[in-house]
Amino acid sequence: MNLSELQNVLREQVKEVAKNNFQIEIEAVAAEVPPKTELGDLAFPVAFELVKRIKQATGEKQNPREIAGQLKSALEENEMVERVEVAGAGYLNVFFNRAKFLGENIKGRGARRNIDSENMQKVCVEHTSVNPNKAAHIGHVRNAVLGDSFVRILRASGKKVEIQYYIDNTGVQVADVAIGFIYLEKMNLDEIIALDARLSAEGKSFDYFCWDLYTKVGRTYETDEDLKAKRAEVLHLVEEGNNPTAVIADYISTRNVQCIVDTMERFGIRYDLLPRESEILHLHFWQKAFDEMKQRGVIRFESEGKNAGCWVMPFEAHSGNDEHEADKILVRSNGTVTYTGKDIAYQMWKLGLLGLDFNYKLFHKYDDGKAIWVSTEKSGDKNAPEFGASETVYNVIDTRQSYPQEVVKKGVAAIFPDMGEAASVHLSYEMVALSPAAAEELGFRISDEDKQKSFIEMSGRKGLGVKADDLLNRLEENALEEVEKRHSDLSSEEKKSTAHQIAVGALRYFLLKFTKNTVIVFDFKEALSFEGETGCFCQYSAVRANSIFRKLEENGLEKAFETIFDSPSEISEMLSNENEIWSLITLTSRLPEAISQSVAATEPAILAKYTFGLAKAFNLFYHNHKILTEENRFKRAVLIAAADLTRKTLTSALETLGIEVPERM
RNA sequence: GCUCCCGUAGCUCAGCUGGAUAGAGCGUUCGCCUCCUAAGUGAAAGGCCGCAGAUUCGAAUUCUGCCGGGAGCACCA
Repeated sequence: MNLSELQNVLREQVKEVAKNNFQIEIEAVAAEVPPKTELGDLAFPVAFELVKRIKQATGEKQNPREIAGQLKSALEENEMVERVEVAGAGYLNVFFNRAKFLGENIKGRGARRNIDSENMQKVCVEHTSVNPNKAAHIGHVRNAVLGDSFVRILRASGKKVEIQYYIDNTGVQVADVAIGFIYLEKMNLDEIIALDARLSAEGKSFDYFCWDLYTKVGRTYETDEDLKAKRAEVLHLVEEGNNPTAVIADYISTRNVQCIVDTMERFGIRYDLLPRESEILHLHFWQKAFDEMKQRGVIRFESEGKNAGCWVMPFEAHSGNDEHEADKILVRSNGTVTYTGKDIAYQMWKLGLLGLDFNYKLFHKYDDGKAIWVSTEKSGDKNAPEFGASETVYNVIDTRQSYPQEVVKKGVAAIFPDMGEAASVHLSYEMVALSPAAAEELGFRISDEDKQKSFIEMSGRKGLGVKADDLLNRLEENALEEVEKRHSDLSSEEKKSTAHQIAVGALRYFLLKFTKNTVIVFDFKEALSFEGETGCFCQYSAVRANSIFRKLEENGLEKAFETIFDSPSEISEMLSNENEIWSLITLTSRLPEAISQSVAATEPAILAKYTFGLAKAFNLFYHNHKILTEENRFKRAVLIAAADLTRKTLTSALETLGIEVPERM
């Protein structure tokens, strides 16, 4: 029996006693963790609730402590429960039988539930969404790390997950870089390809070149009206396809996606499918969605008013005088579809509601053979797996897109009331901004006005941002320096891979410790730190825990387990005086709870905080107890078991955050 | 103007569907390596939880109003 099962059993018992003794039905019995181990392992504030309900029913005011006292004995019947105390104003505090609980945890350890992958429902997480016209910056990495960690969290909670990175390969951003190549660099496709080859020969990357070119185009637009005038024309050509400009744009976007996928792979972030906007257009996804909407009568054609000539989706305005104020235009008066319209069609496809599919071809194979597929207009690969048709779709998109996302969600739900709004989840998060100091450190001149601000938004257009690869390189260099200092005996390959694991851990944890709707004001010192609340701290705890087992004699772990199972009374007595060891053991049992809370709140930071807390608790334990030299055999067994539970739990929690545990560090 | 988010220690942030003495990291000061890795660890100092009201046994948490900061409200993409 694990913690959550035990918790549920006790909840039911509380519910039943409340019903029998007081004729009160409590739908959801709240359970909480007492603030200190001394106060118990689980607390039910149920007496307060009962007092309230009794007062409502009879007008009598009861004492919560007395009520709690009447519930106490029923819970004590459970064999996992050592005793129950009434504490504070009327808390019902449950103390577990420590030896039994430890035994159950050891047994349950490593026992993975057999998951029936055939019948598992599939969910989709779409993240990253970097425009394929430049290198990814740290803000994009926040998106991808949030998305990727959430994927891992969903998988840990038993879901099958499909990961998509939507490629806007026909938008203005790609068109702008195409304009840069064609009109500023005066290059044709062959020359671009040659440049690309030259760059990689020099160890430079195409996405970095595009980063600078994109900035240059943006700057030139400010003074060169002629160039700016090319935009509409180029964009149109790119959207249309089958022309030399579109071929150049396709080369640009494909190469940038390759670079971005490589960058993300360094962070341990992978994808299953890259659906591209060009296919949404050319395979007429919109037309199909449009027909469906017309048929179902959820959109209407406006013949007069300010939206005359447009197809709109009616929305209730939050308030206000004009009832059409919030209507969302999906088709413009010139007949073209808006971004929101395309998004609704794509969302319909993700949920299996469109009745059309992409064709697929192989895009890339990771080192271990795992494939990324990409959508294609032409006949696809017959061996491609099935994509789309997910039960729930999580879109990881920054909070500024909340309104359009709301429109997509409500729009799809309006077309398919059966599916409902719950199927579309906007996993929204705040941006990563730069402190004025960080922007200056990057070599940007900051206006006096901006200097007054607490943060400056990053801008791909201005080229203002910390590039993902640059930051990771810097972290790896710093980590390598530390590894050299500590473990000069390791081979250079081992040192490098350790430094890489530490660097990734540092950055992922840094991005995950903030809750989603907190603006991260990027600060180099903080992001580059390996001390305090960092990924490195968590990794270090796990590494130290593992090193105990390298030195433990063979069979040491098994012997410890035997001792625990064979001598429950001695173990219980010993543990009853060891609150600190005991609290570490109970903390390890709460990982599934942290994961399900993260899912419910779509908030990976909850798991990150849990992981840090566990690492901290282990460090305290490690500091206060000498495991290998402990002479009391019962205590030694418990110390070994606790350390083992911790390293397993910590490793698993970190893996769910996308952070590896190095061999040594 | 309307909508959403934020305001908690010097700084950066946690604080779950209301609960026990409001926490962490950084920074500051003073300690701890004969001992499983000091990327560690102990202690001290540091708080009208933006302000005012309401709800109740109980509010940092819920509601209302206000103040301050940010973002979003296009036939752009």
